[in-house]
Amino acid sequence: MAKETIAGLAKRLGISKASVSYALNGQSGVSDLTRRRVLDLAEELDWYPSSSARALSRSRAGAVGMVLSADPALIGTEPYHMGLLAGIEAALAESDTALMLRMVGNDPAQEHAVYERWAGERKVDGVLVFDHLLDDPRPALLDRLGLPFVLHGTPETGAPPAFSGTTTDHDVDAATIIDHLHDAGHRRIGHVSGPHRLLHEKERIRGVRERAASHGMEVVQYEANYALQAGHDAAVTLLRPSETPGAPMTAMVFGNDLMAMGGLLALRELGLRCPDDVAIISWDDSLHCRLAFPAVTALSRNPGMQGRVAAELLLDLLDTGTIRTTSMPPGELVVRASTATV
Amino acid sequence: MAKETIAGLAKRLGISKASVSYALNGQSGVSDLTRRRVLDLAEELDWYPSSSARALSRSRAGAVGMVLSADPALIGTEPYHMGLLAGIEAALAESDTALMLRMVGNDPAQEHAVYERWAGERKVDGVLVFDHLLDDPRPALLDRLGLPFVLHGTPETGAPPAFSGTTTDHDVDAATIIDHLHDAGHRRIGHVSGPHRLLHEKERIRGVRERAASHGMEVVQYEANYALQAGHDAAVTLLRPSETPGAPMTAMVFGNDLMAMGGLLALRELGLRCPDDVAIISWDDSLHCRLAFPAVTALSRNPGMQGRVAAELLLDLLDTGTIRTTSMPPGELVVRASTATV
DNA sequence: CTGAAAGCGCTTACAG
DNA sequence: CTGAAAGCGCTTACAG
Repeated sequence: MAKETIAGLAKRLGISKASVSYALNGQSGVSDLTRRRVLDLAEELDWYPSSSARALSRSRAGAVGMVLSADPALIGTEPYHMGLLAGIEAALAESDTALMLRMVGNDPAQEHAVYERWAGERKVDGVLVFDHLLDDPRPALLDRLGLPFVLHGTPETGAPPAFSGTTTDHDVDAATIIDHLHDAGHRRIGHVSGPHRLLHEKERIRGVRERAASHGMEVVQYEANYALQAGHDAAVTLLRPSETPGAPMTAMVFGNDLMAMGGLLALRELGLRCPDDVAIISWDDSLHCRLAFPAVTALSRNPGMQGRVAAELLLDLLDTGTIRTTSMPPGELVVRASTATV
Repeated sequence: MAKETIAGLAKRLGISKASVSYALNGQSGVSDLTRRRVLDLAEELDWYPSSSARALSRSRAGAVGMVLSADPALIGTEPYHMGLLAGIEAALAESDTALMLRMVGNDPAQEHAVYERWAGERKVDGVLVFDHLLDDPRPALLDRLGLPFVLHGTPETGAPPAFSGTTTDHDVDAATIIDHLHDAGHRRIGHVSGPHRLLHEKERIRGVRERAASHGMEVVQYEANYALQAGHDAAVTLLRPSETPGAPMTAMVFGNDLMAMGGLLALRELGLRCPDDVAIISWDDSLHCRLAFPAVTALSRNPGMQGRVAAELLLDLLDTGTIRTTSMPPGELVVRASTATV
């Protein structure tokens, strides 16, 4: 059986290609009867219009892109990004939009190169971008390329947004975490963040510092990179007695689940008990936190929902050109054994 | 700046579109000088040929598809599939082939519908398919749709293969696991497998049974579904004294890492110690196994490499039409505390 | 080695 | 409401 085309259907039905096209796309210009006959025949033949022909004539790829940049060895260990991906995919599937996925290393140049390529080839109609950086070059790059985008995790400014994105109130999340530790009696804590070039880490750090100060708590900041090993090393460094003159540190906040796991391993090595000697809390929840021993208290941020919202912003931008910003609900603290009061 | 096209480049250079096309695609039919001028101009303008125009005229989408079917709630918790995905993506990127990703629930009909759609729209040139089922309907479906595919994890038959795929010798893997447990002194063990409708589980079960028999060991089989809870329930069931008349079961083999984690949780609830009372071993390695307490002995199968090989088989099939089968190297046992001899 | 032309399979003004 | 025709931006025989 040769591949059917719209011309073939038209011939079979004795009508023009235009009528078939109008009927398929739900546009006016065909009688109800004709439309029915077209749809019935397409159904019967299991026929769908060619996506590339459609893309070419519509100047629309029908796909959006997402590049996941991470250490290749770590890919798949980051539950937060996988949750995002699942949410994004679900929203896109509902709108018949395909998802083009690329994974690159941590080098920003690779990510930029993918955008240039996609824009040049008109392979995708828009992209989803993650983790707003300080002086992030990507918005300007994407504007220059004419590639619509949504930036997941962008700062809330008073002004009307320059591009679409999702925002999170990190002060609220920081308060949730710090208040919980304060209530449990902690007065001197460590905060192991992700890289400071990430805007949201800057905001979290400020939120933690200010909330802690309001309680009269002391915070030691430590910059790390979200890897398990980094969390481990941070804990070893911060908990070495020589590093903490004065009162001992009794709790540690980790910027993600993997670092929290690393911190937990470090405690074991150091012969410290959790939560008795040091309590641990993670800024991301995941199965790792649930399965750890002791299970780790974590801020649950619902990545699936966040991905869905980001995807919907992008679809809306592509359909209507509307630039807007949606704020994410605050995270919910899942209290587990790692911060139990003794 | 209006979007450049191949006609624009031709005009600027005072040559025909055909020459530009030949030059870009590395085909003969242009002088070296002309080719250079074309490539230089494209580079200077940051210009790439339109993927949809190319797809239409070549009748090739330049993309392959992959549908991940899993419980939406579990997506992202399955490290094995994420590792596969990373390996696949790496191989495809090297061949300038895009990856179209879809996630659907566990209902096979949804997966089939995606294939029908992709084939009808000629949206992808081929697909990667996972987990060969008993009486798997997918090979016949894909053949009917004319959609080339590679089936990752297909049985090794003596005959020339009917389709491309990767094979694994589950007998060897089973022997690795069983020998390890035998060496550690276990004589009566539980084997918690994934669903029996998966061909590779059938093969693993047979492999375990036969190897254990050769050592005079006793095996109790239990069918589960790869979820954490299922592993938990399996352990509770198998370790309840009433279930194991006679000698107690001293070790359990779990079909994946999540079930092994569930098993570990169950042991804690039952007041049993690991490895002292019951040893645990997982057929997949992952960060979960490494972080568990005690850390769980696991068979490492290198999913990234497997994904890469599967993708290369598909690319080869698309380029040359070669149907072939590659066998995966046996897994390597990573021995950890969960099977330490006391 | 180069150019003019047809073709890939749709969509969409434009006449009727 | 319907049909003939141009156009989307490439690729590829076919002449020269």
